[in-house]
Amino acid sequence: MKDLVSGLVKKLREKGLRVTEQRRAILEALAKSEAPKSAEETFSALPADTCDLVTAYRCLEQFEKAGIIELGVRENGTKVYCLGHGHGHHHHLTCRSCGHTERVDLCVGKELEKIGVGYGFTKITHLMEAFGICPECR
Amino acid sequence: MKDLVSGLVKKLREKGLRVTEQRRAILEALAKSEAPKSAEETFSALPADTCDLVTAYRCLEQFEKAGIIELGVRENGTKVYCLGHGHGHHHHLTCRSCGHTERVDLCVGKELEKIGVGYGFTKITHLMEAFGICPECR
DNA sequence: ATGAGTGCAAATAGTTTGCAAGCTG
DNA sequence: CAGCTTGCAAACTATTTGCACTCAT
Repeated sequence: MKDLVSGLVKKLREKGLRVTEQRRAILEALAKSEAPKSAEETFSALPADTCDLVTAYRCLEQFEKAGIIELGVRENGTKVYCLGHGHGHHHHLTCRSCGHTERVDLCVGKELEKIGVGYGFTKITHLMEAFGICPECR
Repeated sequence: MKDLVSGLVKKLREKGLRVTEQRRAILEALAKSEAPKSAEETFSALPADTCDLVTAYRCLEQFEKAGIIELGVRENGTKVYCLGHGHGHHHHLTCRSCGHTERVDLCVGKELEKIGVGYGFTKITHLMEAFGICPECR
């Protein structure tokens, strides 16, 4: 896990972003969490007074733009972020009731890319999230 | 198109929802539009003074819960709605710059369902949206 | 006639922005 | 020491809620 964070920190530097205590803490919070987290959730997962909520928003946005973390969306539209966990791109299946999350390795990026190129689109990205009710919440 | 709307109206009745001038107008607006629309966009596509913006929000939410229209999400988290167009479930590729939309028939619903059931999840739904830059906006 | 649906006003939630001060490279 | 980052306050946007009135069934 430590290695995971230092790898991310290195990526920060490569992208010309500065490494601060706050940013490191945010990356650590994401690294510890299995499930993708919204900005607010990431913020509350931080040790008290690590940084301001606004900083969490700003850092997450920057990390995402720099390709260091991935962006997802909840069923209700809130943005969530997660690491690729070194296993690269993946998706999630989230319980609508308790928020429990399972990882889903199914991905259609390649297919979408092909279709998109067919329409003349470039810089294609995608969002995919699955939702359901988990066994415990039945 | 006329048929499309009357079919939807029938569905409304089946679900025990009442048919009003406003609701019909909202369904017509969606039927006319190729691309998925947010509540605000749907509202502005309506003839002037058809209804209040709040009503658009409320109707769209109800329609979605009743399974009459489908819910999607933009890259920035805003919710968008669209009809199944009688062709059932489908997805979209949206230009980040101009909003132009192409329909994508690729779908992973079945696969996700299988994976979800494997984890013991029920009532599985999914969101999938692709984004890119369209030929005109290059 | 009864309760679903609507409009208006006001409240919220989540997120973004402006600016002065602080810290990284 | 230049300029990226941060904190605080305030602004904003998209969406939701309360309530009295209206209309579809």
